[in-house]
Amino acid sequence: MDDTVTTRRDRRKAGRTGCAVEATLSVIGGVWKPVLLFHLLEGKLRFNALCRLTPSATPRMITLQLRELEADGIINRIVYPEVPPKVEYELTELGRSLAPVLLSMRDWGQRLQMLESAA
Amino acid sequence: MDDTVTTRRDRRKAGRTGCAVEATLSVIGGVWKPVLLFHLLEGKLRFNALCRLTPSATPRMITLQLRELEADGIINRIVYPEVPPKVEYELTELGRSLAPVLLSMRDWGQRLQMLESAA
DNA sequence: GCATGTACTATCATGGATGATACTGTGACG
DNA sequence: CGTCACAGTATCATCCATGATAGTACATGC
Repeated sequence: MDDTVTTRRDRRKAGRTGCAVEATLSVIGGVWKPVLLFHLLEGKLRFNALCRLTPSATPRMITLQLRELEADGIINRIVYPEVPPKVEYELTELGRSLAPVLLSMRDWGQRLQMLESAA
Repeated sequence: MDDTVTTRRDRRKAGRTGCAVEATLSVIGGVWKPVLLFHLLEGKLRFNALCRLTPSATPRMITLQLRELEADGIINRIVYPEVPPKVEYELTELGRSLAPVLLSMRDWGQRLQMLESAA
């Protein structure tokens, strides 16, 4: 029928479905990103603090996720040229605008957890 | 040091971080789930209709995601005992309660897309 | 009788995301 | 002098999610 572009993979790479939900997910869709962002909602945090708050993620993963978030303009990475090194992460304005999304996700998750424990 | 449970993997499987955001993500966190749910927000849909609305996902993936959503009580799967087979999917009440989450995600995604095209 | 549509399922293959572990350089602390 | 904390990197291994393809049963249409 069409011998040009047929694989679903191509379609995915070529054009998005146009769904804005997907756009959001492409930014906060990782496994750890929502958690990291959630912690950052309450203020600046240092790298090791984030590590301690997310004990099931490796530092490597946390670094990677933070870098992606930084590249997407969601967080700022502030390096203090001191020794020992000090790096703080904070939400940008764009990042803070995610608050409604994160909060509605938290609210729904809380209701779900309540339903689960009630059952 | 401690010979009980140390790996991050174990920690992840054992107990969640307690973050309600994670609970939400564990339900709608797949790649295709938000898109499928979004289409279903507008009403019942048949399997092939969902396939056509999500051309970059294979039927297999759509089946798997729908089954997971069904298992989580987000959607109902209605089988009409006819031939040719007819199956419809619709949101449950719990599924409909996800609307705020999905809508806030859509809103944020739209703003992001506008920012991107404006830049 | 062959193709088509429906709603899947089965099988195989792959690869990209993740995990575990070890290592870096510097200063401070004991 | 040894060790710790900080903020990561580097390397290797693995495995789970996904992709592609083909097949199922039945009925209708040509």
